[in-house]
Amino acid sequence: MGASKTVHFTNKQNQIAEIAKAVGHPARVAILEYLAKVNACVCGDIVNELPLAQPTVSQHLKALKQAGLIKGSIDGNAVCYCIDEKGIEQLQTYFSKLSLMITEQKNTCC
Amino acid sequence: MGASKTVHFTNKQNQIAEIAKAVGHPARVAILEYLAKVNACVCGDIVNELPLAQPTVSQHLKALKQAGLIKGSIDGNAVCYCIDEKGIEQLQTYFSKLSLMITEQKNTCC
DNA sequence: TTATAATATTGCAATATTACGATAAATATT
DNA sequence: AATATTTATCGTAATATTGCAATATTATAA
Repeated sequence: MGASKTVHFTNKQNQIAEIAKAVGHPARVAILEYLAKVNACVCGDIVNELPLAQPTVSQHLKALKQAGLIKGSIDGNAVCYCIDEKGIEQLQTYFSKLSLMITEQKNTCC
Repeated sequence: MGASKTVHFTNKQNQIAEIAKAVGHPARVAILEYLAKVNACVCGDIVNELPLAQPTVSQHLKALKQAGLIKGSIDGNAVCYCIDEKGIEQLQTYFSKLSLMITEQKNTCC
């Protein structure tokens, strides 16, 4: 088939997968890092920061936005982007829970 | 093209993207959750836990293993799987750093 | 109004992923 | 040895992603 069978999984599982998937590309990781580094809203210069064509960057920004990892606001004919902490927090909380569940583990077989 | 241009990004960026990508599918999220829940090495019954065919599950397990998120060890004619905490830790550390970088932020534009 | 600039969308080619039936490989059981 | 059980791999079809040129859109500037 090729299509992932999201129907069979919980909303939470699909949600986490969706956010993680958005992080699952080096260009989008680079965008997140850049936005975190400049520590501010950034208008316009994200395209110049990446070794990719403008439409490609625009696509990646869209993906990050849809996943709730970045926010964008229009400023004249430019668009300002910054990190949406909620998305990062969701992943952090999720992995913390997962981590907690396994810390007491004393598995010797693996 | 379709191929992601990993060459242009740092090793760290590619590494994080690779791990996140592995989490980027609900079936693999479900596998991680199951392994965390049972809190032990699990032999064999992962296939029964998922609404997917055995070869598909095997493929997902391989993806998680390659990303360093789970470990597997042979036990007779079965294989035992459990979470590899290193993978989870890497993501946690990374997002914590990212989170730290942006907590002082007082952006009002987004 | 007519450029100019910044970003988004469309269309398309190349590649990757997902899913599964069929089959292989390896060990366990009879 | 023959059979059953468990997991992995192969082959393949359906779908998704990635990347970019061309173009559209929107707002500013001249």
